[in-house]
Amino acid sequence: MLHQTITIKDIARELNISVSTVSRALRDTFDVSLETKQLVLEKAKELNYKPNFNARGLSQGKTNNIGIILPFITNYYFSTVITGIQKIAYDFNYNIILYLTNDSEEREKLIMSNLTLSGLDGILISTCASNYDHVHEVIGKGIPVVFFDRTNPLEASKVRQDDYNGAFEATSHLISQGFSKIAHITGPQDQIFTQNRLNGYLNALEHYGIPIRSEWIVHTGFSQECGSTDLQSLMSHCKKPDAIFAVNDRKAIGAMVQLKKENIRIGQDFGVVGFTNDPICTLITPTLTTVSESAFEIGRIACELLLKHIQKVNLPSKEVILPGELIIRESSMRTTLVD
Amino acid sequence: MLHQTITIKDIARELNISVSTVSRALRDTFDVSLETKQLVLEKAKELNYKPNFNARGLSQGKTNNIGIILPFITNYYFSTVITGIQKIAYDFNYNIILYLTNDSEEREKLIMSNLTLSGLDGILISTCASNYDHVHEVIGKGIPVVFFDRTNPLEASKVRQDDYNGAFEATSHLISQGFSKIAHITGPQDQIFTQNRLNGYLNALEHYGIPIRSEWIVHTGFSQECGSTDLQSLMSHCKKPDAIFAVNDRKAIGAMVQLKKENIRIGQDFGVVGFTNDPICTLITPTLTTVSESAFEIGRIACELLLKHIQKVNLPSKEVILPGELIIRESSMRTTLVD
DNA sequence: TTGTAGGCGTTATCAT
DNA sequence: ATGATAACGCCTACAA
Repeated sequence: MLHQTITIKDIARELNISVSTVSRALRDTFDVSLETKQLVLEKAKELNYKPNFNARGLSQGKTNNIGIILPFITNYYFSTVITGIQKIAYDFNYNIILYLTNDSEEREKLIMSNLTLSGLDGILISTCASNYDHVHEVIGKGIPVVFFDRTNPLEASKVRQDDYNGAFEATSHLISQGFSKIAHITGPQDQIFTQNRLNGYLNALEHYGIPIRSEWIVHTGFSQECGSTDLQSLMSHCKKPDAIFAVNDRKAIGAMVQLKKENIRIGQDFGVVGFTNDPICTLITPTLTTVSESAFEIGRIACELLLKHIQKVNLPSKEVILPGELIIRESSMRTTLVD
Repeated sequence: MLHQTITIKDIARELNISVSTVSRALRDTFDVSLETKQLVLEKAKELNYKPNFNARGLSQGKTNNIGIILPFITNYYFSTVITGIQKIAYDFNYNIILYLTNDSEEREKLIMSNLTLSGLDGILISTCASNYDHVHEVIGKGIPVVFFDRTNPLEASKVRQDDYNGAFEATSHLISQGFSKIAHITGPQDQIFTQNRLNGYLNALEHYGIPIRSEWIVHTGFSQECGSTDLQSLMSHCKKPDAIFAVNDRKAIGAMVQLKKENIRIGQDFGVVGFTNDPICTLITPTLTTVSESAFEIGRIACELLLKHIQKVNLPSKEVILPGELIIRESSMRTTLVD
C-alpha cells in the first residue's frame, strides 16, 4: 500500500475478535451486541480508522460517487446548480465527480463512453447532445440518471425550470411596455430548453396578435459574444426590431454592449430581457430585466431525486419543473431613469 | 453486482486464456505476445470492457481520483481554476472530486478529517484555514497535496499569483493618477494571499512617501456586500479616502455600488482598483481597473504538479508564482469620459 | 510467453 | 452473538 492505513483487521486484532464482527459493529447491524459495538467504535476512533471505499465498493457494487456531466462551470447558473448538488451529496456522504463537456456533443459522448461506470452510483447530466444513444446506453446498464436544466426525451427523471412560461411572461412584458417588434436571440435549435423558450416567445406574440417574423429569430451560441453579433446582424436588416428577448442573460448582455456601441438607448428606445437572473443583471447599466431561475434548488432537487433512484431501483421517474419569476428592471422600462 | 459488467474473466473465458494474461495485455506490459495482445484488445472492444476502478484501486492502492478542496465555485476565479484543473485531469485520465468548504475553516477541517483518503491519489486545495494540522496530517500520510491561490506555510508545492507585486502596481497606479488618500479593503488577516496584497499596498505607499493610516485598512469578508459596507464605514470617518484598492473585484464592485449611491463620481473623484479581472470588470460602469490573475493557468499548473507528485514520491516541492498584470480601465482614471 | 495462486479491504453466507 | 470463508475485479509474485 502506498499510504499505510488502518483496516478492520487492525481493529479485530487489537480487540481479539473477528473481522466480520468488526464489520458488523461498524455498520451497526442488528446482530451484534451493544457491548462489542461500543468497543469496536471506540477502538476505531482511537486508531482513526477510515473505511476503504474501494473495497466497500468492490464488495457491495456501490461507490458513493455520483457524476455530474455539464457544459461549463464558469457561469452563475451552473456553478450555483453544482453548489446545490454538492450540499445534498455532502450531507448524504456522497462524492461528486465533475465532468465538463465544454458544450461539445462529441466530448459529452466521449466522456460517457469512457466513464468507468463501476465507479459511479448515478449520474446528473445537463446534456448538450441532440441524440441520446449514449445516455440511453448508460440507463440501460441500470445506472440511475437524472437530467437537469437541459433535458431530453428519454424516460428518466428530470429537473428543470419552467422555460416556456418564463419566456411567455418575458415576451408579454415587453409587449406590455409598448414594444412590438420583438426579436429573439437564442441557442442551437436542437436543445429542448431552447425550444421551450422559443415557444413561449412565439405563443406570447400570437396571444397578443403580433405577427411573427422568422428573420427576427436568431439561432447561434450561448455566449456574450454571440449576443453582440446577433444584435449586429438584426440591426443590419431593413426591418429592425425594437426589443430583444434573449435566451439567457449572457446573450442579453452581449446585445446590450452592442446597443451601447450603436448609441441606442436601452429601455427607452429598445427593450431587453434576459433569462437566468445572473447577479450581473443588477450591476450592469441599465439593470437587466430577466426571468429568475432557481439554480441552487434545481441542483438540490436533482441530487435528492438521484439519491432516491440509487436507493430504490425502478423508482418511477418524474419530472420536476420549477417556476421562474419575471424580474423587471430598467432594460425593459420605457420610463426608466438611467443615471 | 448491481450493474452487470464485463470483467477480464469474461475476456479470458472467451479467449480460453488466463485472466493474468488478459490483465497484462490490457495494461500493455512487456511480457505478452503481440498476438495475444491484439486478440485481447479486440475482444475487449467487442465486449465493451471497462476496467473496474474499485478493483484496480484496491489492488494497486491508487484510484485515479484527485480531490479539489476550495471555498466556493460560484465566482469567476475559482470556476476558471477548476476548468484548468479539469482539462489536465481529463487528459491524464484522472477524475476530480469536488469539496466545497464555503469558506468555513471548521467545514474544511471536517471535510479533510472525513476524507476517505483511500479514495484519493492526491489533493488540490485552496485553504481558508489559519492553522494547518489537518493538512499536515494528510501530507504525513503520504498523500501528495498541492496548494493553489490560498497557500500556507507548510512544506508542499504551491501555485499562486504574484499577489504582492500585483498589489504594489495597483496602488502605485492609483498614486500616479493623483490619488493620495488610498484605503485598502480586504479579507481576513490570517490569509497569506491577503497579507501579500496588503504588503504590496503598504510598500507602495511607503515607496511614494505616503503616510499609512491604519483606519483606512479594513478587514472584513470577501463578498460584494462587504465591499459596500466597508466603503460606507470608511466614508463615515472624519478623514475620508479618495481611492480604494480592493482585495478582489467583488469587493471593488461592492464599493462602486455604494459610491454610486452616495453620488461620488468614480474615476474623476474617487479611484477604484480591484484584483482578479473578473469579466464583469468590463461590463460595469465605469469599467473597473484591476490586476489580472491567470486562473486557468493556475489550475492547469497546479494539476500538472500534483500529477508529478503522485507519480514520483518525494519529488521536491516547489512554488510557482504567476505574474499578474495591471489592467487600467475607467474606474481609476481621472480623465475618464463616462457615458 | 503464459498460468496459478494469493492478496488488496470489505461484505455476505454460512456455520457455530 | 460471533467466527470462518468465499466472494467482489484486478494485479503481481512465482512457477511452469
